[in-house]
Amino acid sequence: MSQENLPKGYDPAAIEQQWRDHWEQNKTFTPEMPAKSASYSIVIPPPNVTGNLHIGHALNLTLQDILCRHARQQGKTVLWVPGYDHAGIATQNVVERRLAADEGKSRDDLGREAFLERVWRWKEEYGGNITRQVKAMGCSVDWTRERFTMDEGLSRAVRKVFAGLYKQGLVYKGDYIVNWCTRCHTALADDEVDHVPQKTKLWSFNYPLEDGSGHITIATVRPETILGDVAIAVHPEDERYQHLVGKKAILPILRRPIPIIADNYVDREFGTGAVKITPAHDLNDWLIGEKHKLEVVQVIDDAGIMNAKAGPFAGLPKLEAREKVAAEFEKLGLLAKVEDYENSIGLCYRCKEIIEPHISTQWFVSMRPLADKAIAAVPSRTQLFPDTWLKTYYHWLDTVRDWCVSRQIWWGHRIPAWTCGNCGALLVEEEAPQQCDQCGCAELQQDQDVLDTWFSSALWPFSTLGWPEETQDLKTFYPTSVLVTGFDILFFWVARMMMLGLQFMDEVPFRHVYIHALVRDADGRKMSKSIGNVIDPLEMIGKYGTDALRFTLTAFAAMGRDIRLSEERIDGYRHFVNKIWNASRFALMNMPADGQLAPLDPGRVEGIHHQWILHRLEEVKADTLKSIGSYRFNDYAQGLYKFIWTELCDWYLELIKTDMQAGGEKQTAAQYVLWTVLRETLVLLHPVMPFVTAEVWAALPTPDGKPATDIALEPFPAARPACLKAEAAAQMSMVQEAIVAVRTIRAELNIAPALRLKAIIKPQDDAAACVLESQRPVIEALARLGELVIDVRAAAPRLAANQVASGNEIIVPLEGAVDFEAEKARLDKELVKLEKELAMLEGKLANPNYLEKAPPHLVERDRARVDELKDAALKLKQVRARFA
RNA sequence: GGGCAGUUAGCUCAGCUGGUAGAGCACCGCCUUCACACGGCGGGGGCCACAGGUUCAAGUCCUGUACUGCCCACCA
Repeated sequence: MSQENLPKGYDPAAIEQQWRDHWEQNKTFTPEMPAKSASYSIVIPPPNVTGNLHIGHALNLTLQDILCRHARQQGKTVLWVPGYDHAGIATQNVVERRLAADEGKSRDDLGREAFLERVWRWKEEYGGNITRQVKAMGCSVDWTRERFTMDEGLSRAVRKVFAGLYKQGLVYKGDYIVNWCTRCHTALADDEVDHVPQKTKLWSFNYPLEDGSGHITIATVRPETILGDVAIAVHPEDERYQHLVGKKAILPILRRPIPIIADNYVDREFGTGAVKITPAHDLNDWLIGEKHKLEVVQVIDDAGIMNAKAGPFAGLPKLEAREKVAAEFEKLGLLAKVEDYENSIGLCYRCKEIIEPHISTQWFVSMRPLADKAIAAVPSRTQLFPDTWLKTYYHWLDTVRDWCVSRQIWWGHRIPAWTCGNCGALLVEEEAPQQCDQCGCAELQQDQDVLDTWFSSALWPFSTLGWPEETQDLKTFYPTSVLVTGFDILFFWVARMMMLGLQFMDEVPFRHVYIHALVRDADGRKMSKSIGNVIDPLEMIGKYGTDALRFTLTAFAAMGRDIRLSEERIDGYRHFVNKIWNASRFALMNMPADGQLAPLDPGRVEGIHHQWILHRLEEVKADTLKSIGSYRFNDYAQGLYKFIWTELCDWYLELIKTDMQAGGEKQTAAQYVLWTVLRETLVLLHPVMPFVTAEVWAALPTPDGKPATDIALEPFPAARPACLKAEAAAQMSMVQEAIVAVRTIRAELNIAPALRLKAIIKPQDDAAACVLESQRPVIEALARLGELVIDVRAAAPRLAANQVASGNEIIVPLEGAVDFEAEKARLDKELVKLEKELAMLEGKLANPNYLEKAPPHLVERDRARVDELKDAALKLKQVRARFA
């Protein structure tokens, strides 16, 4: 881009693509190794390979990118590792559905090998999708280190960890009642089950007692499981039933005698206080069954169909059986009552099928020892931001149950366990064993199951850095600096990374965890395809540009609070991008024609407007460091927004227009200061708005006249203490107030903006007069004056509009057809305002306790303000009197 | 049932260690002023959910109440 032909409106599309390509081709974000400076690293939360980028990713990626680009500016050796996740069930479902739709085949028709080949093929074809979307966001990841949870290195890490845990005694195989998805045909972890409320019925049935002495009534929402009942439980201290404990009841329909047992799990208040026990189909019943050594009778198979043990109902889907069993009870006259009832039901988080508790043999990871380590490491070694999540984190780890890690699907890391076909020995090894270590035979059969997707994700912070090899990356970048993630996967992922990182690296996986909000729609609802309120980041990028999207998300990313996003907001911040663009155009138009700036020491520049903006720049630099350093992203974005729009553009650019026209030294000084401020501001803004800043940066003259550098490699601007000039800043704001006073008078009295007014400023003292005088051309230009008198002894004309600003009296003589009534009203309004504040302050100062106990400087400040207000009020009253 | 947030201008939200409130959008008026109408200038608008308490002083700290949202939990 050359500086002559910057177009008037900013057009993101072409410019962004150019920079994406530039950064990727130049490997700009591949860190130099071995690292010559402190390291800073982040691993990307790997998006699903099947996935599309949603707005939550966009937020997540933007915040990480800000941190990485900022760390680079601070001279750190930065690595941001990109990658994606194989997403076991999700991906398998996608490919299965496609297979069914295109060829009418199931995965079983193909067989394991052929099906997996299809999944890989699918992944090659569509896996790049998510990568392209990450690239669109402008993420400064190192593409040369892109990883996939199923690639060879990571797969090896998975096997090594699994075998390692086994050898440490932390992995075991056992029968357990698990959450079973009858559609995905696999076990699910507790976390993978969504609970939703449902309206159903609560049936109460009578079970006759074996000795014919009556019946006992139980309540259930699942009559079909009655066929698997093995006991009835009551509370041990429940007088109603104590005499029945030890007796037997007859399970109707199947006419099986079942014992009545006592267990304090039973809630006496609920229903009849007697509960049927079906260990095969309910978690609690399973636990009670274990305790009381009850038989397990499974009546529903792994597809959700009643099996042979269900007697007359065999072959029916469970929901049909439910109705039929209830009807049968009614026919037998054993239905006590039916009520409407609401409870919650578990759904598969992938396919939304109802979860069926199901007994099967699964692999488990013992969580207790791992969880204890993860608890101990927080917050001393890993800090959470915001720390309101601490309790949640601890609570989950305190109550965590063993992790069921086996899944009965095909796509994923196959469990590295082998059973000997000869002696039945179980071998768990990192690499496939050649022969049984017990009997030496070679008939080894590998376990059919694969591991939970989250198992490989749990290793992500070290597996992506090359573990188990002792790579330079691992040494340099582990532990990572920060993990940026949404709270929705705090348990799924963060806690498990903590556990396995500590177990295998002896070190936490990250020093900080920044937990960001959820992005919701404008009405606070979760975005979902079914509601149709999804904001697609790619569509937004196309419409408004990536910088606008990123800035919007950042500006609303207040810690610990959800973001309500609407398209109008993104559009709003697009205006800001355009504003920056146009301010930059102005700057470029005003740079010296040859691009050679006369060097200047910013600390010694004359002119309070320059001193003021340089002073503010220093403050903004410090604020930026503080905001990003403490993860206050909204402060970071909004601080820059305010500085750029209201200070740099609305004031400073206007202030220097007279300098630019004046030529000579005034012009060269203005050029240099503008150039300095704009350049440094661009660097501050770059982490959140990489594209527009890169483009403008490249167009600006360079200090040495050489071709422009890449702003992505530019260090954070060093502090310039010599530019901190609070006094100049205060003087400047006095001048601004004088200008605003004239403008207010003009607007409120409906004086045409084009009319060159006469104004008289009566400064409060000689010092003020001197400052105002030095800014005469600026005041005349910005207040649009034809004539300006600055005089401490000035006498106001009889009829004049009047305003007091910073102790200076601003007088606009009213001539011609000016609305005197409007001026009177304006003065009254002004007076009311003054007197209100005065009353408040005087009340405060009348309080002896305040005078005695408040810090003296505050009392002083209030007294000074009272004097100022009194003075202003007096002046206004005098003017007001003339109108009366 | 337990836990955690939130309740500030019409809307969406800032307000960190206490000194009687800010932004963006929306709204009203004026303006095609030579970077920008994706703009400029000016303006209106809030007893900071409610009730107590601590304090010279509370949106800001403490207690309680009421709603809203989220997370966790085995009540059949």
